[in-house]
Amino acid sequence: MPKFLKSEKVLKKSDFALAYKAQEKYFTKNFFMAFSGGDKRRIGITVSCKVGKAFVRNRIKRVIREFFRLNKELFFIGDTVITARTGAGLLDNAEIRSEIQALVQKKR
RNA sequence: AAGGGCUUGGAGGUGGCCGCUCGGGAGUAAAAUCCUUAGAGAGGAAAGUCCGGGCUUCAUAAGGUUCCGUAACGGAUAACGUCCGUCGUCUCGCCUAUGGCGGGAUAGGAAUAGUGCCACAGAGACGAGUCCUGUCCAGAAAUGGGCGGGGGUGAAACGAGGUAAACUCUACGGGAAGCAAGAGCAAAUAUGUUCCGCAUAUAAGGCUAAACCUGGCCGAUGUUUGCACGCAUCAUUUCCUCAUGAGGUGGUGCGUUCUUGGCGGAACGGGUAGCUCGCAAAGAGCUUCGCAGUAAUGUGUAAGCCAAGAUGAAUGGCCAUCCGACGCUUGUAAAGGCGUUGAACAGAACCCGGCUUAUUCCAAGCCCCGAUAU
RNA sequence: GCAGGAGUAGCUCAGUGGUAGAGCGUCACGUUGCCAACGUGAAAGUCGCGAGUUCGACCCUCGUCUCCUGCU
Repeated sequence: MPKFLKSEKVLKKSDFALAYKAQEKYFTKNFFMAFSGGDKRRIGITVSCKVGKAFVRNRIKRVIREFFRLNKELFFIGDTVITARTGAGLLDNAEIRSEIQALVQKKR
């Protein structure tokens, strides 16, 4: 039973900035992913208010967190930051999941 | 019945698997982490931030002039720009029609304090004047003046005109900031640069919170070294001059100026930006009933109900089934089968009372309309 | 959480309550062998939206939507 602990989240603003400065970035139509190294497998999610209203943003974050929890082995050790782009609010949950999967597999 | 208006309630149920936050237990210096059979976990608008409060802090918040807000009357309320009632005005419908009844709307003080504005049209827009006409007076006439009447224009035509969501006047009200309030702990860096001030109730500077003035208030509770000068005092056995003391000299203290340091402040620059409390069960709480009131609402030895608390931010995902809705379909019918779907608007962020805006479906009640459908 | 500002032609902006404007751009015509430049002319506006006040609203008032900015 995979858990999702607080230590697996990217929380500090400086860590987010570090990821954005790193060279490894991957794009799909509605998301992009930045990756910076580290000794832990952590994920951070960014959804700006341009994506949608608050309940839309919450849904996107929940779905991505759930996907991370169930598919941890797809992610590499280090800080992964996933940002939703403007169109992401229009997707339903299954579409978000498939697109995130495609995004993560691009890194391989 | 349809239609219109208003009010209230609900927002799928049950079960399974996985997960999140709080709470509980274990663990730890504190965390991390683990367990949790039982417990709690978004809204009517959580939204906009348009009003009003609670709460917290502030150098007490005074007077004046501006400024801002409110505006029929009465009531409710912790308070309000909210709510209730009554009156007035506007508007729609009906009728037994100069009126009555019903629905809807209403920022609804003052135009007899003063100022401004009133395009076009019109003779003329509040100053005055004269387009047509009657009559009187002056004049030879043209014409001029007085008084009265009229059509037309226009929202309004001389009438104490209209306009105050124009200035204004009147009455009443207005301390400010906001949980990023505020309290505690920890961490971090540079006693950095420039400038101003250093005292007996004051400076530099700041506050008095929309602005200005007056007044008031807050603001360092004081000092190291060195040099120079002045004053006081001590020593003079030891150095010098005169001689029972004075001067020089030396020590100590004080004062003044300057330098450095310190303290207070302004601007710039550098660093940190974590944790705990505030803050989570209970109060201006809600419902029912009784009583008071037309009502808003108040009230009670009455009865019952109530437990979210995150902080890169929890409240979720998948499945089954029941229920509801919709579609297709079998069937004469009753009744089935299959599929889709759980809706719209939308996510607590210190807490309440309102307002406004967004919005789907179901349920219940009340009012209006009164046979236009069957 | 608090505070402030903007919305007018495709773009950038003017606009005392009384007929909505300028520059750039667009289109047409002229000029040229053709283009640019130049000249002449034209089109293009629910003044973000909805109410109200007024005889009359881009302008005043209220509500609302969108965008932008600042504050420890």
